[in-house]
This record gives sequence, structure tokens and C-alpha cells, in this order.
Amino acid sequence: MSQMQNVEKQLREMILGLEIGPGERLTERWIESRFGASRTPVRAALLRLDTEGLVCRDGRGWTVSPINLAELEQIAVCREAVEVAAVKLTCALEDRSAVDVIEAMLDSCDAGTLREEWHRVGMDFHIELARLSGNEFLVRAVRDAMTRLSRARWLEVRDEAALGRAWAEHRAILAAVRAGDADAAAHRLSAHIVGSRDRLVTSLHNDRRGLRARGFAVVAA
Amino acid sequence: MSQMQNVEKQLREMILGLEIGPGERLTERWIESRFGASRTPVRAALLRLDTEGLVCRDGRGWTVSPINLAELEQIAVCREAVEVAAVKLTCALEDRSAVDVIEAMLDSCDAGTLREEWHRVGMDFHIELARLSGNEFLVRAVRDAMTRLSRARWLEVRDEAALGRAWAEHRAILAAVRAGDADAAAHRLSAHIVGSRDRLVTSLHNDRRGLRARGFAVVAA
DNA sequence: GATACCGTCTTGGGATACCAAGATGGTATC
DNA sequence: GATACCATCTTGGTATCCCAAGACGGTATC
Repeated sequence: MSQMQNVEKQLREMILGLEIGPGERLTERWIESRFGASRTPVRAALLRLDTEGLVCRDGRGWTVSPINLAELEQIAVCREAVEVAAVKLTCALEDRSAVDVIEAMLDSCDAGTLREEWHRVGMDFHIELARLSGNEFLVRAVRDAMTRLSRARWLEVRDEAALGRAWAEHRAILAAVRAGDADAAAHRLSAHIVGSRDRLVTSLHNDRRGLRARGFAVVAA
Repeated sequence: MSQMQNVEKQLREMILGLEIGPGERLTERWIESRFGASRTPVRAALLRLDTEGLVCRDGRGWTVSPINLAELEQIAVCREAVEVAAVKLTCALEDRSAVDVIEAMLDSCDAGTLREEWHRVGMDFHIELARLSGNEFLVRAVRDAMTRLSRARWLEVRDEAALGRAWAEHRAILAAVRAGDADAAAHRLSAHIVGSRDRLVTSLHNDRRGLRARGFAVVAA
């Protein structure tokens, strides 16, 4: 693997895993020494992460993108449109047996599962569900949205009750897809996304102070 | 403006304007000498254009992305979902007077207008229409889709009848938005996008031979 | 003590040199 | 004449050097 991909991957993991806090300043020189790469691959990686919305230019210099409440709401609206379109396409397919693979993903999480795993599967559920549609651009849009939501979702994942509710909603969506009931699937998915969004924004709004105390930038707009 | 932005902008214009044909090989050294920049900004620009889908890696090396018929269809499905969601949001707004600005954009094109201008306004119509929703991510998704469709749309723009039909459909969509009729707006927009897609794919399929003769790569999948 | 100015240091932007891997073409051998 | 092999060239990946702009801090002046 090239240094560029290496730096990009590790830096992305550090940002998404909140090892580098939202709003934190980054210098190319620090990344360079941190990963033992030269500035060329570092700059390439930063450009990539910039287009993913994980870092942003801060005048001169780089910043880990803050968590933006308004942005989270807009992303939820966007992914709702895209995911609903995908699931409707999927319901129109002859062979929808691949939902079983997704159901198995959900089954793999139980009381003993690490939070990291719940977090990852919660994202992959939506990505893989979109993939069933066969439309690569819908998948890309969903993946992009989930990436941007990823850091905020660490909070939701701390809440046992929220996880249980989410998993139940996931299963209900899959059941509708399996039955080929596009309207039910679309309606449940839509409600799930809107509900998740509201809980997420509320929870972030409430935790705002605590997050800022930990050095995490959470901005309203 | 930095060299990076300069190279990115000019290279994008050359690709979108078909000055560099789809499928054509690119070398960093050629771009370097062509724009009088060094490889650092050239590489940065290529990375950016890669994420936009305008260039792609070709094993070792770079290629101007071919026009991909299957991809065009998928993009149309994606933008239909996003644009319809945006227009529904817009119809729910109190103040929709900004449609007049968009109508004026349409009015600015007449028999004496250059093809380049029709092409540009045809894209901006959809982007600005999405912008009325106030959701930046919907706008971004639409802009991204229009960029990827841009090169193929040069063909549609050669067809006088297609342009007239498109403009009439644009006006009908605006009328529904102005009236706040979300269902009508959504329905008309959806039909417009699907119709455009079908005409575009058919037209490209028919012109395939001629395009290949001009050195343009048009692939089916 | 406050403020304005100046030097220094940091930082990203750009240019260039070097490297390894793959493409290319020529040559020698059969 | 065909093919296998080798030298060479091209090309992207990387490291490093230089530069200008801006941040920071100290000092001198009022």
C-alpha cells in the first residue's frame, strides 16, 4: 500500500474514532512526523479527507471538521431521499434474498459485542441496504452521508435503549423489503432516519457542554 | 489564485469541454508543461478531479474518465431522488419568490444564444432549483451529478427540438413550484429527468460509432 | 502601562531531485 | 523471420528544499 493510502486510512480512522477531536488544528508537519511519511503523501491524504468533509481548510492551515448540528440535519434529509429511493428500487427486484445477509449482520451484534462493532454495523446496515438496489451512486451517497454522521453517532451508540430501538427498526425495514412491500419499507426507513436524526441532534445539543469540555467543537451552524 | 486551483479549473474546463477526449491518457508531466506548473499542484488537481469522477486511475497513470452509459442511467436515478426531495422541500417554504430568478435564467436563452450558454444554463437550472430548498447537501449532490453528466449533455444540446422540450418542461416545473403544488412539481421534475435520461442514453447509443471515431471512449458498463 | 513596530518562527504552497516499476524497443540467438 | 532477453526510457510515488505569508513575541517609544 502506498504511503498516501496509508496516511489517508490511518488519519481517517483517528478522526472518525475521535482520537483527534472535532475542531482540532492539524499541521502537515505534525502528520508527517506522526506517520513517518513525507509531506507529499500527507498533502494528498488531506486533500482526500477534505472532499470527504473530515478535515477542512481553516484560512491557512487545516482543521478537523467540527461537528455541525445544522449540517447533521441536512445530511439526514439528503440520506432519507437517497435511501428511500434505493429501498424502493430493491423492493421492485425479483431476487431480494440478499436481505438475509444483512439480517445476519444485525444478528452478529449481541450483549457482549463491543461498542465499536455496533457502531460499524449500524453504518454498514444502511450502506449494504442501499447496495441491494444495484445503483452504485446511491451507495456512494449513503456511504458519504454515513461517514459524515459517523463521529456524531458515537454518542447514540452509548445509549443502550437507542441501540435496541434502532435494531428493531432495522429488522422491520428488512421484513418489509423481504415481503417486497415498497411503501412499508420506504415508510419505515424514512421514519427510522428522521427519528435517529432527531434523537441524535437532541442528544448532541444536550451534551454540547460536556463535549466542548473534552475539546470537541460542536457548532450550531 | 493558487496554482493548484488554476490547474484544477483549467483542466476541468478542458475535460468538460471535450478538449481532452473521454478515455484519453493523461500524464502528470504533460499537464505540468501544458499549464506551466510543477507536479505538486498538478497532482493535487488530479486528486480533486478524481473525486469528481472526471479522471480516473488507469492502473499506473491517469485517464480522462470514459463516458459510461450504465453510469449515466444510475446517476439519473440518483439525481431524480435528490432533486425531487429538494423541490418538495421548496414547495413547503413560505417564500418561493426566488423561482423568478431561475425563470429569468431560462429567459436569457433565445435563438441567438450560443450552445455553450444553453448547456450551462441547463445545468444551473437544476442546481439553483435545488438550492431553493436551502439544503446544501442536496445542492452538492445535484451539482456533482450534473458535472458527471455534463460531457454527455453536449450531445443533447445539439438537438434544437430537445432543447425546446427541456425548456418547456423547466418552465412547467417552476410554475408548479411557484403555485406551491409539491406533487405536480415532483411529478413534472421526475418525468423531465427520466425523459432526459432516456433521450440522452438513446442518443449516445446511436452516436456511439461517431464518437469513437472522434476518439471518445463510450463504454456500456 | 499600553501600543506600535519589527524580527523570528511556523506553516502551507510550490519546485525539483531521486527512485522503483513498468513500458518500449532493439538486438541477439535460434 | 520469430522470439526471448536486456538496456533504456517513461511515469507515478516520495522526499526534500526553498519561498512567501502570516502568527507570535519581544522591545522600544509614547
